[in-house]
Amino acid sequence: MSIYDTLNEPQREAVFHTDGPLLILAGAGSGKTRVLTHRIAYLIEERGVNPWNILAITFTNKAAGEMRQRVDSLVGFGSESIWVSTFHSMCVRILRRFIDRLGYENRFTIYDTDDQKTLMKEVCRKVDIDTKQFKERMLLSVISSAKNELISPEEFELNAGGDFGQKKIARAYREYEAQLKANNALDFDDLLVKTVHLLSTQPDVLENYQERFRYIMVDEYQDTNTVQFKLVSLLAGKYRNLCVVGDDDQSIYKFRGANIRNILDFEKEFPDAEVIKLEQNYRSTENILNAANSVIRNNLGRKDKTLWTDNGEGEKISLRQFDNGYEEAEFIAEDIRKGVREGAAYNDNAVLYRTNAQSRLFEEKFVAMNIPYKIVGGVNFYARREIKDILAYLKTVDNGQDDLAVRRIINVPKRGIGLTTVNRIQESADMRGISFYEALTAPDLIPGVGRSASKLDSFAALIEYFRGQSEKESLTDLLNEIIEQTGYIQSLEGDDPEDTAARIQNIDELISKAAAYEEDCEDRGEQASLSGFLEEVALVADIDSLDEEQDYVVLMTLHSAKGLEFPHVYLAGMEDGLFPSYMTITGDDPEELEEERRLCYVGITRAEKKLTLTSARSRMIRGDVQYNKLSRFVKEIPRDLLDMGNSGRGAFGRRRDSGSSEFSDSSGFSAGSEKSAGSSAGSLSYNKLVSGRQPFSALQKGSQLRAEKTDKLAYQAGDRVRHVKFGEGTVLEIREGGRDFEVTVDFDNAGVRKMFAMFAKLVKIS
DNA sequence: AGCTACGCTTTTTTT
DNA sequence: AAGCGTAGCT
Repeated sequence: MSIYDTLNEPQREAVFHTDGPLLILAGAGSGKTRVLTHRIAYLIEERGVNPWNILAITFTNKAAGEMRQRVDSLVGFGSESIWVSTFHSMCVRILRRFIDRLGYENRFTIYDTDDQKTLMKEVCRKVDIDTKQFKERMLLSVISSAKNELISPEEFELNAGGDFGQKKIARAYREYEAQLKANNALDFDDLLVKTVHLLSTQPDVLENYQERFRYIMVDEYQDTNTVQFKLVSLLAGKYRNLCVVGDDDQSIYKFRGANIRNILDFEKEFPDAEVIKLEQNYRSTENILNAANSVIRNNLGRKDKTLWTDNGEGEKISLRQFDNGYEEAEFIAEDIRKGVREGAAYNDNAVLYRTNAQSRLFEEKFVAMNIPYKIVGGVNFYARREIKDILAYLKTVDNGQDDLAVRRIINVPKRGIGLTTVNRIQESADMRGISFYEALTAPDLIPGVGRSASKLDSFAALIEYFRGQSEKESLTDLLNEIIEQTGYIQSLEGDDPEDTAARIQNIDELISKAAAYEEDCEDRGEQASLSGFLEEVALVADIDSLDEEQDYVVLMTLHSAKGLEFPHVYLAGMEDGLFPSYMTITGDDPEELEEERRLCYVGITRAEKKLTLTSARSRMIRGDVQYNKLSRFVKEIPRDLLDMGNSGRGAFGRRRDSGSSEFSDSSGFSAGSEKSAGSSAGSLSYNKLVSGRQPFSALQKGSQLRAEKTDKLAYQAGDRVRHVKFGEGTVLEIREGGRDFEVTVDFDNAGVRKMFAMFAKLVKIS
């Protein structure tokens, strides 16, 4: 009896095939993570491979953490010396050590999308590009694609030939690279490109890593791009023990350079590669799987796979259509609440959508109905203004070379240093070939600053003071001091009192993240450093913060949902024009529609037990109302797999009456519309939406649902209670919340959980 | 010289 | 619905 007995035949084959190239085609839910973790365990335990020699590359930090944990519990020791990381963090680690060989300083900074855009704006000014004609975003995306294909600015210029536009872009590309270098900064793509560059020009470095990584595994291989492929090929070039896992049906990142060909070309690059297919799905019911299969079948040019399960038929897939997005959100919120009442946990549910903008309606409804939720994605935490401001201070203190960071904060909070002065400093810095910060420390040498000189002096003094402090005190102390000394909070209050509270909260969160980082370093016996923290912060994805232990409904885009699973999945906004998106329908590239279809496939296969599809006939998009038909993807699902609600007609036909009976709790919505321009109570009618726009703020502020709160509970702290799903437990605490009692219960089998009394339906026992 | 109010474009997805 | 750039104001 061994841990490998629990695997099925192909899984075991994949685990035992340790030497030489291996391609695992793993369908959704076919247990690929199990295979990878068992494979690592097998390498260590049975083949005596030193954990030190194993590299596993995952898509997100979260996945990396989970994999390490699971290997840990299988092997029990040594897993900490396995390299489990994302492509990007692996590259950062390598570059921190060796990038000086490429003429960069090892303490480079990493630019996020925002920084890139700011820099590109600069570039366009410099090389005289009209940003009306060539949008920064467009330039950046062209450059990004070039980088992903390992095309240098020089090559790009050659390829441009006589094409005026292309030549202009080439010019921008070259200047952009020069500026990055001048700022000692790398963008996301550079992390990969520079690493490949490093490995292909420095034989000793390559040798070093080839020796170290004798066994390499790559997860989500279908989403790798050309640079990543090159990188992996280089690393595995010597021992050729490369195992990649992927599913061509789940390739959804073409827009950022992912190349399905990497899967197909794998057998070309490694002709002796073994190919193993995992086709048994352990996650979903038959109905869900059949729906997924019948959708994906419409794609041409895919590797043939037949996913099957013996999980049983399961429930039908629910399809519900609504007149507008508000009703859709209301239904989902009500449905989740109903499920929780019947014993489900909030975190059994996930709401998935195509675009981040859709999250708002759900958020409002969930707040109003007191449903705990977590939105993944949207504006990245680290992209928020206040966070970027504070981080810019840290960057400036750490390394004055990052001109963008310095320019960002030189007048935040306001110090009376305006644009003209900033431009003069920059000009002078450019002329003298020094950094912005360096220039501003000697204002007398800059022509024209005259009166601002004293302000610059005091700004430089402030930064120097922080630098002194950063030597002496901890990161968190430094953060607090920066906030204190600059009066940042006060300036927020002056700016927009409306969301000051939220911003302060974010800053507090940043401080606790810094504290966590320091603790982490201490645990590992490393020295906590400012640059270490900045680096960690630069590479976190939103999904990394998702915590399965917490009981909340998760809301996110379909892209973010890849790799996750939930008992009950809601796919919202199943409308042509939204999903598949308008661009792909009208565009003439059938490949793009296929990518959307794969996205749909990913969404469907996230569901374990129950799948609910919803759509709205009209929807507010960027200010005005749009009318959409039911998504073509829904029509690709056989009708006998669908349950279309008690209104029989509807789903495929014309629209139903507005409102719906089974969830006619006219709650939040009517409260909101009463406040709006004289609309009648009750659910918003179809016509109403057409004639006027829905006053968003009124809805938000006026629609707080008054849930009937019981004034007394039948139990108190210390009592034994029973929950439908979690079983028996002891009440730890009862807190009087705004709308309901918040009860904390220590369940014998389900651990400590916080819940609202109204939904928990706890029964006192004994 | 710096700040503020108004009008104009915009994202589909992200490490 | 919100962020950015421009022009006009202090």
